[in-house]
Formats: sequence, structure tokens, C-alpha cells
Amino acid sequence: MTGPERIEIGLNAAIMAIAENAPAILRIPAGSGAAHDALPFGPFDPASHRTMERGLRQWVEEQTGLRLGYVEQLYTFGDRGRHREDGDRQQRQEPHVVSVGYLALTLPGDEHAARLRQSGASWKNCYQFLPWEDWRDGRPGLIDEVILPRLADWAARGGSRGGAASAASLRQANENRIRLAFGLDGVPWDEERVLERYELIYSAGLVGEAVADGRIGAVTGSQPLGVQMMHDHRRILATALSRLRAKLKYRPVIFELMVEEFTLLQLQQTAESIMGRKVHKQNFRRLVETNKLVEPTGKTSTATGGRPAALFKFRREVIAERQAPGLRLGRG
Amino acid sequence: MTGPERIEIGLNAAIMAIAENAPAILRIPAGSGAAHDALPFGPFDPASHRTMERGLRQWVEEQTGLRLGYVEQLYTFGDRGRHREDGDRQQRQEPHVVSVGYLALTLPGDEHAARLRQSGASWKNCYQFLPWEDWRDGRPGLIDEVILPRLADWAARGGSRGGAASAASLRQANENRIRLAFGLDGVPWDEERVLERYELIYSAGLVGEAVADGRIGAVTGSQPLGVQMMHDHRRILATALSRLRAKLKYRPVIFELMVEEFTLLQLQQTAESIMGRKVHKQNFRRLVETNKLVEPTGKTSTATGGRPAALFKFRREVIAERQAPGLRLGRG
DNA sequence: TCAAAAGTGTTATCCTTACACCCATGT
DNA sequence: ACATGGGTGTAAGGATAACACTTTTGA
Repeated sequence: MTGPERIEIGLNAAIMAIAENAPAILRIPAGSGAAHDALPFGPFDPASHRTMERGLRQWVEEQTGLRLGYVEQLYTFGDRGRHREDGDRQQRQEPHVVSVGYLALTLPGDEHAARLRQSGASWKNCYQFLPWEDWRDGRPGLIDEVILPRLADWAARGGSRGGAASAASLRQANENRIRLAFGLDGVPWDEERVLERYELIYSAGLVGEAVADGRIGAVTGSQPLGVQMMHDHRRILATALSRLRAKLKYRPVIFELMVEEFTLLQLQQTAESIMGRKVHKQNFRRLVETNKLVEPTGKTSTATGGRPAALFKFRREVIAERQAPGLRLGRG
Repeated sequence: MTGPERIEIGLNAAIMAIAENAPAILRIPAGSGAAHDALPFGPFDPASHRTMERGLRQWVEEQTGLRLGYVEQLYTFGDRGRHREDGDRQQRQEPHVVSVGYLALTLPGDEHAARLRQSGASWKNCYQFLPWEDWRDGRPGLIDEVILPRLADWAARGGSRGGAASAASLRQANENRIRLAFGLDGVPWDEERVLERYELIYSAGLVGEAVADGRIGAVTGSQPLGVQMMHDHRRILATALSRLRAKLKYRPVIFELMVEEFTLLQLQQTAESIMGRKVHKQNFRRLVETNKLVEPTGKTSTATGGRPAALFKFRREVIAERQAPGLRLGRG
């Protein structure tokens, strides 16, 4: 017996920006031979960090040169390396790691580009990690061709999930989770359920992380889905995208991702890239207008080919004026 | 130098039920001479708890005899004892505690009553801890008579809050926080902002906890507001009520608080007690009906004096059928 | 002249809010 | 009979969703 196990708190930042008309995540190289992508991260040290958030900001700045603006806490995961690590780790006297995930929003930024490159960090399209989440060009074929068959298979084989239940009711519970998460027979696709979808895919052993965690021997069937990340970082990314998609609808966080001046189409495309689906042009504009989220600067941009567009900027006053509303995006 | 400081993870449960037409929180006696109320809590030990949530359930069962059903994680606070403890604690070699808060919903329950009493735990009206949150009998006088004057005072004196800013802009920022949190000049009261209100009140030094944390010498002016709790437990309670109020609107969590069969008025009163405000009878009923959240059992109850009411029960199928909707409560 | 994107007008539908009123029971 | 709560109908107003169409530039 060695007494209570040591605990370490890992602070992890899912830093998002818009690049090339897609949500991008700031990744650093990590793992043996830098084989994996990881989120910027580091342990919380209460002796030198006054709060966890300050600790996070410090780690990010050290690792990427980026000074964060908007930051919010997402979730705390206590089961990193959900199966595997327990045995190994205890023998090596390594601490148990509890991961606290954060969402940060920023601009892909210009000035930082050099420091970023130097540090080895870089922006990468989120949808490389979660390819089933981008519906802007219609329902991704991957879902019907690969994901759903293999999930159905997994559920039929008995699925997972604890709790006392008969094999039959367990099966049904899992099939229901699939129905709701992926919008089957009549249930609409809900773009906010990013984490639920990732968790199902993980549980079914369709991503590399499930192998690394010792949950399964190897990814069954064809390729593992999406690009793998270190530890539970992809789960944190999924949490971040879930939260961002939800929050966009009731708080004006989108402007954390916009340069000072922008056209309405650019704003719309930013919203679309995050939501992973198209939205209706007129309705989007009316929404932005009636909520008085932006004001015209008077200037126009001839950049994109076509009729020049009026430039707008965020009306920061809305934050003080009201329960700042965000884009309550409708269905289309 | 003693190397990196030790960290402990404290698991804390805000367990809520409805009792006597008010939201009740399960409290245990704690502190020197059991002077304080505390939430059921205990440290996370990864060697014996497979996940943090399991650890939480175990602590709660040990301390109160209650076996939890619905549980969800709220937030992780890294700055318990926000000022005070640092010096003291390091000298005594105590670990730094990071608090993970959970929300649990249950019935005040019948069968557990005996075990509960035996353990010293008991139910207590939430609004004893957060008396400014119950608007069912109109705006509480406390707000205008005590809270707002003292908050205004605090803001005028310079307030708190980090970040680089001039004294004037800091003042304005704090006045704005107050306006938004308490619904001043035109801003509507938002019942979900429980945590923001508590944080302001804490920052202004109007609760006992601020003294215990060494933020201020003593509560200035009159009485401290509400009943104090141990450590940051009242902050966790505020987070729990915020989350519950928000969630009620988009997930059918209210049924976790209802007995099997209930009248529509009972359901409405439960919603009202949690939201801390009255809702419109017809609209409430239509809401429940159009969302098909309940089904009649055929029976009636003559309990409350007046025409007998039809009894209903939760239609559990809605969870499987749709993105289970909750009570999207309107304004009145 | 044509592609590309900007920008406007209008309508049907649904949901929210707010009234006002009738019904059945116990005291 | 009357107080108490149960239960219903309906109409105004606003937000949403879905149409189709005109305008202005660059290539």
C-alpha cells in the first residue's frame, strides 16, 4: 500500500479561430516522436498559478506564444486513459491526471504567426479530427457508409455502458443513443451534440484513442475515424465544439472570432463554419439586424469579386445594454 | 522550497429536492462545533473510485444514506479559500483543494428519512442561503433595501476585479455587472444569473464567506446576507440553482423532482419554486400538453380542497422520441 | 455579357402572451 | 352560497421559415 494516489490536474486549452473558412484548432506536436497532435496543456501548480485559468494562460503563452483573450471552462474529466493507464501508471508511480478542459477563442492572427511557427504549434481544421461534423456540403457520406453500420454492429454485439440492465434493454438503450445523436428516423440532426457523437464513436472503438486507452485491441473494420489526438484531447475538442455551437445562439461570442471590420457574408460564413451547416441568408441578416448586433462602418469591401459589400463592426454596447443575445440561428 | 504543492480534489454534491413547496438542499453539519452547513463532500481517490462521479455517489451514500439518481457535473473551482488559506495552509502542509461541484436531483423521500436524520443530514430551503432569489411573492425587499445600496457603495469605492483598467472604467464595469445581474434600468431580471449575483455579493464582502476567506475584515454595514456555508459550498449551490433553472427550460429534468403521479398544479408549483417566480397557468398547461410531456393516469386527487384534479405522470417515451424538450417557460 | 455576390420585399405559419370565462368539489 | 382550485377558448402580436427577385461590381 502506498497511501492515497497522487493527483495532478492537467489544464488543456481548445483554442479556436477561423482559418480558410473553417474552424481551426491550435495544435502542438506531442507524443513519441511528435506522432500525435495535442492541445496546448500543462499541470496546474497552485504555488505559482493564482487560479487555474491563469495557469492555463501561462502554459499556452509558453508553448505557443499566444496571449489568450476569451477563455471559458468546459468540463473536468477524471477518467483520462479510461482503461489502460491504471496498471502501468501505478507501477511507475505516476500521478493520476484529471483533465480540465477550456475553450478559448481568438483570431488566427497575423502578428503571432512567426512565434507560432517557431514553437511548432499550428492551426488545423477542426473537421480533420471530427469529419462527421461538417454538413455544409450536405450530409457527409462517412456517416451512412461507415459510422452508422459500425455503430449498429457495436450495439448489436452488446454495446457498452455500465448499470444494471438486461442485454436486451442495454442494446435498446444504445440504439436509442445512436438514434438521438445521429438523427435517425425522424429525429433531426442536432449540431450541438458533438460530444455525444464522439463518445459513441469512442465507445464503439472506432477511433485510435480507444486502442491507446486499452479499451479494445485494435480498431475493427476499416480505418479509424478522423485524426487522432493525444490522451483525451479529442474529447476536449468535441466538448469545445459542442459548447461553442450552443453558445453562438445565445451570446455574441462569434465576434471574438471576427476581425474588426467584416461583411455580413463573412459573418454568416463564420457562423456556418462553426455550426457545420448552411443558414438562410435573409433570415441571418434580419437576425443580425433586429438584434442590433452590428453597425455599418460606412466603408465597403470589393474583395470577394462581385458587388462590393458594406463593412460592419460589432456593436460592443449590446453587451452592456441587454442580456447580450448571440445569433439565435433558426433551422435554415 | 518544497516542490510542487500537493493537490486534492474535493467532490461536492448539491442535492436538490422539493419540500414544502420550495427547493430544498441536502445539508450536513460541519465546521468547528458543526457551526456551519455544508454540502455532502469528500476527496476523490482514483485508487478506489473508478470515476469522480462514482466517488461522489459513494461519499453521499456514506454521509447521508442517500443513493443518488440523476447527477451532473457543474464546474470546477480552483480557488477555494480565495485569499486566506494560502499562507496558513502551506505552513501546515495541507494540500490545495480544487472543488468539483455536482448537481443531483432526487425526491425528499420517505424511506430515507430515518437514515437521513440519523446521519445528521437534513433538507433546508435553498432560499435561506440565497434569499434574494425567491420572487414568487414579488421582488424581495432585501434587494432594494440592502443589496443594491451596498453593492453601489462597493462599486463606488472601486470594486474589485483584476485586469488592467483605469479606476473609472473599472467602476463602470462593476456598475454594469450589477445592472445586468440584478436587472436595473430596463434590463429584465434573469432568474438564471444566480451565480453572477452571488459572485457580486461575495466580491462586495456582503456574505460571511468573504470574511472567512480573508478577503475583508468583517462584513460591513448590517447583517451578512443569507445563511453561510462551509468553504465555497454556497458558490456551488448558486451554480447548481443557475444550472437547474436554465436546464428546466430545455430538458425534462423537472420530473426527477416529482413523485410518480402528480396534478398539473403540483407540477407548475414545482417549476415556480425552482424558477423563483410565478408562471402563467394556461400557458404552462399548454406547454406541457403540446410537448406531450405527461399523460393522464385516469385517476383524480381531491387532496387540495377545490375541484378534484386529474393525475398525470411523466411520459418517459419523450426521452427516446425527441431531443427531450423540457419546459420552455415564457415570461408569465 | 455573365458570373458572383450584395441586398430587398413579402407571405404563411407557428409560438408566445394575455385575456375572460365556465366547472366541480368541500365547507 | 361561496371559496378554492381545475380546466377551456380564443384572439392579438411577434418571431421564424421560406419564397423570389433586383442591384452592382469584376472579369
